[in-house]
Amino acid sequence: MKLRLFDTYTRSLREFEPLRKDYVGMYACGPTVYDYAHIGNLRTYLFEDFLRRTLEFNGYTVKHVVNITDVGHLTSDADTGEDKMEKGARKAGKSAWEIAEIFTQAFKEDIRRLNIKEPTIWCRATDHIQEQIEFIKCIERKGFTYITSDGVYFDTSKLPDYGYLARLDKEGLQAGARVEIGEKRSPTDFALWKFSPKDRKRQMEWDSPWGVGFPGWHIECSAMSVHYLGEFFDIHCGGEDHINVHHTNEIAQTQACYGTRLANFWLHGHFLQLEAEKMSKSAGEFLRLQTLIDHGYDPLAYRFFCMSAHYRAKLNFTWESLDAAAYSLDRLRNLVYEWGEPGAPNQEWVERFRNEVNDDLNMPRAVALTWELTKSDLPAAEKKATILIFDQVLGLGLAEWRPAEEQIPQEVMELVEKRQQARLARNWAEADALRAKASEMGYEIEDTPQGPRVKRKKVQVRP
RNA sequence: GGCGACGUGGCCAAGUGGUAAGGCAAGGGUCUGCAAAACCCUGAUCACGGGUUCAAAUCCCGUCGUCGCCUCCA
Repeated sequence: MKLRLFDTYTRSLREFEPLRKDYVGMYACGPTVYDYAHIGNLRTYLFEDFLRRTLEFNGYTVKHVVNITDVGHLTSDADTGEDKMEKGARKAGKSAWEIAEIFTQAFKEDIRRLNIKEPTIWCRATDHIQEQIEFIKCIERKGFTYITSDGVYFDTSKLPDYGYLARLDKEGLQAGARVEIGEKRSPTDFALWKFSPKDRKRQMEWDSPWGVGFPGWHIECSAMSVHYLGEFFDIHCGGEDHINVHHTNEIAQTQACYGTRLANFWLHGHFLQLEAEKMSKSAGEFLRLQTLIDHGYDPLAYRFFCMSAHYRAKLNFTWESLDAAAYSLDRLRNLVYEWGEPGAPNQEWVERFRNEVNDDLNMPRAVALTWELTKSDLPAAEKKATILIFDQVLGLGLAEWRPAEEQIPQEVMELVEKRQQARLARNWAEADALRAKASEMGYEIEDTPQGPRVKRKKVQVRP
């Protein structure tokens, strides 16, 4: 089956054809680095990783660009409120530049721990101010801007099909508007360049043809994606929350300047739900990947958990379901490890797998097929080689995984030895008491034909 | 208030017209001194009420419930 993807722009499943032979340009909206990423954010980057790996699985070379938003993202999409970076800096007592660096590194570490492939290009908004200014100048030349006392704005009324991506009902928006529009002519108009406040100096500000200030949030993605991928490229993706405002405005900017809708396919990952509610940063406390690790979970258990649902369905996070993912991943790893050295892969199974992932990245079915493979009658070497091919998309690092070689404390080893002696003497009561004691100390003793095996118990301390 | 999505076994979830994938948990079994691990087996008619159809979880209408965007969000 050829790759089919759900394109939000047309609201339909479309067969994927690259614009250039064997090459895919893909832009994924990255983090605003004013705080840590929570596991809901990370779900979206996992979806994008499955997308990229599936494209590569189909033989395409992917140029994957991810931005780092380190300026211009206000605490309100209504073009009011503070810049998130400056606010984060003030809260932390550090400079905005330091904040950006700290959270950029933290984000990259999360990505690495989840086995998400590094983008081909990371690009920071503050490294591309000039490109953004040029882009705004282009929009201005085409007559889509106006200037107010606080910035340069995009005039959405000049674009007849503004909001097509989101199927925005402009009338409805007018009626339901709950925000002050200030000097904006329409609630959907948005800032391209904001002027620095007159009474104080911002940490991040630049000269521009319109005055000292900083770029609006949406312009960075249009400017950088065009810069690295061209005026019309293959795929643009992000979280579902970006459909209404951010991606709608990116398209508006690009249509004004170049007459394109920026990307051929628009893909959106849906939200992780936490106890039936969206996980949000503003709620204060939120779950980070590090939180999961602190509770004894392997980060890849979270990756595996995210494969249990389709990317276009909400996924409900519970500790119980994370446990399920952790246990089953562990079982899968041991199975695959025990298959030994890989032989030649089975092409029929590889094609079945391709059919699943090519059907709009149906990871749940791809995983189900993986379990089916483990139960099949294929020789171990063939299963092993085949599952390692699957793992090019699954990204679980199955080829490298080894059972942990643990240092068992001397005192536990002594218990094991004493228990063996009791067992030889058929003193079962004594043997069971010793096993219980080891268990209290956090170690499990399992008897195998090769003798006793000692493992540390899983640590799981949940909130 | 406007727009949109969803409601499948204990939990997480596939499936969008032809009599319900998978994982975890649970119960039963094989193995074991007993366990553990492993392996085998077992269970849902798809929120509710109508309708369309030879046939519906899958299409239509209504009701209830939950959630998302419109306000920081991936």
